[in-house]
Parts: sequence; structure tokens; C-alpha cells
Amino acid sequence: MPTGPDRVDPRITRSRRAVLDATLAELAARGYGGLTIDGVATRCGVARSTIYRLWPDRAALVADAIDALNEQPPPLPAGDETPRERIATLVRHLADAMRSSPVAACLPALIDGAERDPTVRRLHHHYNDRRRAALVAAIAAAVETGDLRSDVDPELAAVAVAGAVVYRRLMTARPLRDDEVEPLLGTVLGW
Amino acid sequence: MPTGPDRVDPRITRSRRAVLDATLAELAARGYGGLTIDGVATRCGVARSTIYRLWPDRAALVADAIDALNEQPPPLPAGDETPRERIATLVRHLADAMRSSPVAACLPALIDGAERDPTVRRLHHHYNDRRRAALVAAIAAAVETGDLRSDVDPELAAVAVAGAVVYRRLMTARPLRDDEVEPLLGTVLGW
Amino acid sequence: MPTGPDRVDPRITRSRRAVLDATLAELAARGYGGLTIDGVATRCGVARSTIYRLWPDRAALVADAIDALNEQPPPLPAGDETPRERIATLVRHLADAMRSSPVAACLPALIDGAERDPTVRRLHHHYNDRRRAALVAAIAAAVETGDLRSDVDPELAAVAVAGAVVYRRLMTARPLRDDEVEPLLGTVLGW
Amino acid sequence: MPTGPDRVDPRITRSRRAVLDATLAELAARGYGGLTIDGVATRCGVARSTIYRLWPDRAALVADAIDALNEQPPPLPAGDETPRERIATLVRHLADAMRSSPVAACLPALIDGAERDPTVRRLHHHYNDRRRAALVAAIAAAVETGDLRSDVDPELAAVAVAGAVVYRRLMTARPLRDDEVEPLLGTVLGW
DNA sequence: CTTTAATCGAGACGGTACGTCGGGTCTTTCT
DNA sequence: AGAAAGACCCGACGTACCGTCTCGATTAAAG
Repeated sequence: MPTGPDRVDPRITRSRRAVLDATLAELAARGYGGLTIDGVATRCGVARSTIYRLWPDRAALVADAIDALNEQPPPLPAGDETPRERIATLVRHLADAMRSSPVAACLPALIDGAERDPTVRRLHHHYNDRRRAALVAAIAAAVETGDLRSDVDPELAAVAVAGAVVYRRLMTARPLRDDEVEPLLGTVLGW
Repeated sequence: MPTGPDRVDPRITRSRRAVLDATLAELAARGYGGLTIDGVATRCGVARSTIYRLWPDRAALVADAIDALNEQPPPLPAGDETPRERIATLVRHLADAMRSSPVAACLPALIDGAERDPTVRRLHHHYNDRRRAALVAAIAAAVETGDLRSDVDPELAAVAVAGAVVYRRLMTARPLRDDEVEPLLGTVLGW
Repeated sequence: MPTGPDRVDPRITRSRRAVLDATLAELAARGYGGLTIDGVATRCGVARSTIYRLWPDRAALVADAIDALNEQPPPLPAGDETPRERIATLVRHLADAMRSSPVAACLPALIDGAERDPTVRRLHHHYNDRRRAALVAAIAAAVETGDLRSDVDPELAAVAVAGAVVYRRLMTARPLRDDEVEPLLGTVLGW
Repeated sequence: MPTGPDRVDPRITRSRRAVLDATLAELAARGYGGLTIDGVATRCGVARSTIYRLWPDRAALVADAIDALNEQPPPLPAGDETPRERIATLVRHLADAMRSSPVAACLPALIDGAERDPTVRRLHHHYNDRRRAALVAAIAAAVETGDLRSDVDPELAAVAVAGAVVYRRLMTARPLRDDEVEPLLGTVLGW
């Protein structure tokens, strides 16, 4: 009987998916330090021993879950008309995410986890860099087309704009609303 | 008739101080969810029972420690010459803090704690609002004196600048260096 | 339909036995009021939580241990020749027990425990009644055969003889020696 | 310079008395292992520090209390007519004591304490020997006068009678009643 | 009387045990 | 052969006291 081409037991795939989802939910609900294998198992109705069979320890599980969280390709708003509109769209998208997406829900846990675990830190920084890149590109394009002053540093500008949105989510009681995006861009980019 | 002496046992003050310091250190080292009364007691060489005599539970201790953390008035650089210089000083100060201060060490824990505990949340937001106020005032003054365009919203501008510094600390591997402050202000405020 | 296998996890039986033994040892060493779950756990190298899983609290554990202590059927010397010899054997056996058996080691703890806890009291009295019954029967038999005066009350005679042995163990510095048994019977039963 | 008449601060005498009484009450209520300085202090309304000032530790306090307990000379029924009547009186007295006196209330505690603490043991045995002596003397007198067989060993007979009374108090649910004293003497001494 | 000195009540402190909860490892049983 | 169940050890929780200790506040004795 030939061994299949790396066939994986469907039960495993099923368990894997359920556990990862539950892990993200627990991460959002209890944070990095509050996450518990037992909590995850209870949430997804799987036995603890199953989790321990599939991941060596808590750290590996969390890392795997974060990976899964970020690999879900965010519905990138593609092919906008002008750089200016594209920037507005991207920031609005980010502001929206900071108010309701799974990533935002896990953000405090991610930040805390990044502080304690090198692997989490690497993932966290990596995915932020990737996400920021689109904004940097749009801003650079705007500089290119003359929509922005040429002395604008695209990287710093992107950090400022994204930073404002993140800051409002993490450091204040009021996340940035959609209608505050335009004033923000007006103030920061001089529009 | 003068108010009574209201003497407080010096042993209490001593214990209180030691425990709060240790709590902040543990918060920085293990995070909000990882903090443990046992850990705090061990770190400062105080008996667990002493901690429970002075605070009803973990939550109260953490809240108190955060309060103590913020009430140490940071050496505000006061009375600068021009608004412009004052802004630069404030931001440089913030960038510096994000690289080395106790507050920055505890920041991930604070963010995580704010997400889980309403009291921590209130404190966290309150102190951030207070700290940001100085920057807002300086920017408003710059608008007043014409150093900044009149269409600049001081609150949003402050959020963008502070947000950039915080973003670099929390979301990337490279906190903002001092020599990046000027380029940041150049880009965001058009200087 | 036969009763199910009713298998009990061998680990449980093992822990149970170890804990009960240690409890008796602690009872002998520290007494009823000095017994400590921590002490028992330490003595038998079992985790405290294991004890709490098997018994609801200290009282239940002690009661169970006392039960176990008494259920080990003492090697009753059975089927002696004459009632007279049987009485002597029984008393010698008791005197011996009062000098060295586990029961004697725990006796002060049992008496103290009986004074504080109704359950212990019930067990203590029950097992004493049971143990005394053999002596009462032998004395009654001796009365029957004319070996003892007919006005001897077997119950009181048994109490006097057993009482003497117990008294010497609990109230004096010198437990009754084997060679004192014959004189005791001579004096009390007129032999 | 002659030392004063060893005056002792009346506050001390007062505290001392109150504490010793409370100690005996606690011994009766909680036993030797359950006795607690705090319990004693609470019971007699004295501060813990006062107790610790007057006695070095728990052991000394207990020993002192036991001493006080036994030094209250029991109202010895003196000068009876015949040895036989005197014996009956003494045993009735003991039976009575085993049902209601402070000594009987503390007896389990004393037995337990004697097992753990050499000092308590010494006191316990000493006072029992003293109390038993009267009975031994009365029995010896009865032998002398021919009221008892000459082969009766007064010491063993006294132990048997006293032992019966003590046994019924400590090992059974029914302490010896007054009307059981005569049958007991009838059976044991052949009356 | 007032001063002086001791006793006293109060309670902070480092500990230890309580009984509870839950975490991660590993064994046993079931399907 | 898995997965589910759950026993095991460990450690933190918050509570209750214990015995040590340091305090001011009282109260007795001496001047």
C-alpha cells in the first residue's frame, strides 16, 4: 500500500484550524500573558492532549496563530486612481481596521507578546513593515507626481500617519473615526 | 486647632515604596498578565502577607503602581524660547523616553492591562492625555505665532507626531532616534 | 448482568495508600491538632492537590486514616484452650499493643480528636467497643465455666482490666509490662 | 541596700491570672495542638504582646497553666470512717471529676500534650501519681484491716479501679455513673 | 501632684498553612 | 492507532493566624 503524497489526516487539519481560531480569540480576550492552553481547548471543544500533540508548547502555538492571523490576505483595495485617493483609502482602511478587525483585537496581545518572545517580536515587526510598505509606496508616488512636497520623507510620513491611527487606538479612549482621516491628512500632509 | 499629626508608620511607607517599585519592575519584565504577587514579593524581599495587608488584590496593586509610575513628574523642560524649539524639545524628550524610561519599559504591559481592566484603562488614557496636552499647547502656540500654517489642527498634529514616536517603539524594531526627530518634524509640520 | 469492571486507576490506589500511611505517621508524631495537610504531603512525597482531589478536607482525611488504622485486623489470637488462658492472652496482647503498636502511637491523637470532632469520636468509641467485646466474651465464658465468681460483671471487669493497661500507658510514665499482666489478673479477678 | 518586698505590679498579677484561666479554657476547648496565643489573648481580652512579655513561648504558658490547674487543691474528702467507705468515696469522687471537673475537660489536651512535650509529660505523670496515692493508701489500709484479700496488690488494684473510670471517660461514649461505682468495686475487689 | 518607668494595646512584619484553581506532563482507557 | 479523560506535580491565589517586633498611650510608683 503506497503511502500517500504526504497526506494529512483530515481530523488533524480540522483540529488545527479550530485550535488556531480559538487561540486568536483567546489572545484577543485574555492577552498574551493570559492565554492558556486550557482556555483554548475549552473554547474549541478539543482535548488539551490534542493541542499538546500538535504544538510543542504555548510559544509555538501562539506564533502559529499569529502567522495565520496575518496570512489571511487583507482585502487590499487595489488600483486606485490618484496617489492622493489611494493614500486616503489606505488610511481609512487602517482606521477601520483599528476599530474592528481581528488584528486590532489582538494588537495589545501582539505588542505584549513581542516584548516577551523573540519569535513573536519578529513576526509582529515583519507584518507591520509589510503593511506599512503600501502606504510608503503611495506617499512616494504622491511625491513623484508632485502631489506632495518633495522634502517629504515617505517613510517618516507613513509612520506619522499610521502612528496617529495606532496611537488613537492604543493610547486614548477614542480610536480614529473615518471622518477624522481627511483632517488628519490635511494637517500632516498639508492638504 | 491644627490638623492632627496623621502619622503613618514609617514601616508602611517603606514597604509600600519597595512593593510599588518591584511591581513596576515585574510589569516591565513579565507584562500585565504575567505579573504575580509572589514574584513581586520575592523581588522586593517583602512577605506576601504584607502586600495583601496594603492592597486588596492584584488589580489594586497594579493600578497603584501605574499611578505611582505616572505621578513621578517627568522633568518637564519648561520655559523654552520659541514654540518651535519647545516642540522639538518635547518630541525629543518623548523619543528619549520611548527608548529608555520606566514608562516605556512598562508600555506593553500598560497597553495590555488597559485592554483587560477598566481601571488601568482609565489611568492609561488619563496620563496619555495629560502628557500629550503639553505638545498640543506648544503646537497651538506655534499656530498662534504663525510658525505653523493656520489650518493645522493642533490636536491631530500632536497625535501624528507622538504617534510616530510610539509607533516606532511598539510596532517596529527601531525606536525613533534623536536625529530622526528633526526630519520627522520637517515632514509632518512642513519645516 | 454482571457489575462492570469498576476499575480504579492504579495511580489512585497508590496515592491513597501512601497518603493514609503518612497521615497516621503525622498523627502519631504531631497529634490531632498539629496535623497538617502540608506535612502529610511532604512526608509521602505527594502533591497537596492530589490529597485535596481525594479528600474534601483535613477532617475527612483524618477520619479515613483512622478507619484504615482500625480496619487492619489485628492478628487476633483465636481458639485458645481455657477461658482463663484466653483472657491472659488477650490482656497480654493489649499490653503489648499499648507499648508498641501504631494504634498506641496514635492513641493520644485519637483521644484528642475524639474530643473535638464528632466523626472521630464515633470511630474511636466504635473500635474500642469492638476490641473490648472479645475480652468481655472471654470473661463471660470464664464465669460460665466457674473459673470466675458468678457475681463478676463481665463488662465492668473487662473495663477494669483494659482500663488498667490503658491508664498505665496514658497517665503514667511506665506502660504495663508483660510480667505485670499475671499479677494484675490475680488482683482484679482474684486468681 | 535591701531589695523591696518583691512588690509586683498589680497589672501583672491581674493579667497573669486572666491569661492562665483563659489558657485552661482554650486547652479544654481546642486541645494542646489547637491552642493558640491569639485565642487565649482574645478570650481574656489581653493583647498578644502582654502574653509574650510574661511567658517566653507557648510551651511555658501551657506548663504554667497546667501547674495552676493542679495546684488548686481538690477538696479532698478527709477522715472517713472505714477503709472500705473511704475507697468508695475516693472512686466516686474520681468518677464525678471525670464527668465534670476542669481537669477532665483538659484531660485529652493533657494526654496529647504529654505525648509531645517533656515538661507537660512530667507534670501530667507527677499529678496523676499524686492523685492515685490516696487510693493506693486506702486500699493498702483495707488489706491491713482484712477488708481485702492479702494477695491484692494495692498499686495494681488502684490502677485497675482508676483505670476503669478513666477508660470509660476517654475510650467510650459513657463515662462511669455514680451508681456504677459500687458494682465496679464489687467486681474488682470482690465485694 | 508631678515625674519616671513599666505595662499595656495596637498593629506591621515575615512566615506557614489553608482550601481553590488552573497549567502542563504523562498515563490509562476507550472507540 | 488515535483521541478523550483525567491523575499527577507544581505554583499562585487570597485568607487566616502565628510569633516577633516596634511603637505611642496608659497607668502605677517614687520623688
